[in-house]
Amino acid sequence: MCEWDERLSVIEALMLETTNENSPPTNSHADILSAAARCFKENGFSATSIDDVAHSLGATKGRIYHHFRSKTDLFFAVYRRGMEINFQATLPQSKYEGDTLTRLARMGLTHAVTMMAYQDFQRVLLQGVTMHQTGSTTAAQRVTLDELIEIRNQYEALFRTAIEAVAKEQKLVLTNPSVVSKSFLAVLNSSVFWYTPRVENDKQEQINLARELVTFALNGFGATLSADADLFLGELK
Amino acid sequence: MCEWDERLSVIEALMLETTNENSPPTNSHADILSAAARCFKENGFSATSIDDVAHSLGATKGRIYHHFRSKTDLFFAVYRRGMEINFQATLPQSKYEGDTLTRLARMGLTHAVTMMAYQDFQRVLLQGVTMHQTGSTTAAQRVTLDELIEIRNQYEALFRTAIEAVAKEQKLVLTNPSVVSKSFLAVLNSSVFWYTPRVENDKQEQINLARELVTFALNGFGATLSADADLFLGELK
DNA sequence: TTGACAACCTACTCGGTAGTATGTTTTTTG
DNA sequence: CAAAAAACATACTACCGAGTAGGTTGTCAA
Repeated sequence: MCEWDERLSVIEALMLETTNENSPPTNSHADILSAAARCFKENGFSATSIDDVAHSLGATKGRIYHHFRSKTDLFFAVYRRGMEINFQATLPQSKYEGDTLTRLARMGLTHAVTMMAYQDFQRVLLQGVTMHQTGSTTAAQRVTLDELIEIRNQYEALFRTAIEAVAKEQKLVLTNPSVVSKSFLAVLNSSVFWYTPRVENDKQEQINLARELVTFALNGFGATLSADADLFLGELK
Repeated sequence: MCEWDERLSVIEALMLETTNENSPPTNSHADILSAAARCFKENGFSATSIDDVAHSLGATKGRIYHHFRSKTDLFFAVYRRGMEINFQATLPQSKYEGDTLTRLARMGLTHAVTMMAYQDFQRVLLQGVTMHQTGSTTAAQRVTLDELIEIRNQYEALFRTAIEAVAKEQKLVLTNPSVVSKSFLAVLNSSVFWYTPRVENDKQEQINLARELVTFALNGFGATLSADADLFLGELK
């Protein structure tokens, strides 16, 4: 039994993960998450067996069930980790103190690059969304899933807020802010469906694509990529 | 055994489906497809059992295995049907003889509405795409799946062609036409992730949403919804 | 040195499910 | 109307995979 439940806000949990060094409940835990993410990405949740995950680690079931109560719990943990990755990347940009347009662009660029750099986890996030729309196991787990989706909604709200700030500043009329932010993220997220890295982690290619996606997404509601935002591309390494 | 393989082009197969009345190999066949689409949508491919589908029809396995060789075959048939629906809706608009912008807008609006009206099948199409990115059963079935994805690519090409025609006519520079068309469709397709009809088949609501999505998608690469295209909204019933 | 506990592995159970083999009923056809 | 074929249903098999129970190995603290 190694459960270290904490009922923190998303952001607090994130910061704890980032800064604190008490975090690793052994890194075997993290290894399992990565392996599981890879398996779930490749075969989907229900087509992935615990034995698959164990085998990809050169281990057996026992190792996994020692850390996670059930297959569903493992999936949720991967989902949570995926959201942590996203928050960790984007949250700092959402606090950028400058014009609203640059702030949004920085968020979008960061998010888009993260999408491509952590495909395994991002695909799991997608599966979580569709799983939420459907019937997903027991009532107890449904509560957990609702909580996870709520985290995702908070993440999306980050973008919606930033978009509305831009719209206000630039006097743009958003007939339907909800649809606009959904569309905005749909564009940035679309890479999971068609992007696979040519070589192992081609950072520059990802940055170029991110720029094009963000340009499209900004144009979508009448904004354009600022020069400042373009400078930010250099910072993305 | 009732297989009526025909190696026709997508369009020919579609037209045959549309116009010809020899089509129904009994409509029990179509009933199974609908039920399967509903089940696959609700639980995903591998979490759906053949018994589930049969039960939702008030029947048993026998009925399904009489029409389909395997569960995978059934899935592929649903996928194919989904693509037929899309082609049947959009293909006529792609032949619209008018300015290129209105043509693209008509295609987009039709596609967006179809997405919302046939959610079951559209979700299966999504699953097919992700299934294609991963390992999907035997080599024999992989051939079939490749073929199905090829049909999907043809469908996307319809939009890409229309987009490039607009760009050419309006002297817009598309830095990366492929990414633009991917983004364009990503916006129109996004509704599967968040739209569920309030009341049974609220046509007007779907039309309104479609209009907003198409507006966003057009703006994405520098175009705008034409007045002619807006008139077309009336034709969508 | 010895307990105690974490971190696994092994070997099992057992429910669910794809697929099949074989009936039974209805429809079509000659 | 008879025979054949289509359109199902029933009753299996065989296997896979989630979860468990209990054993084994290492580590660390007193």
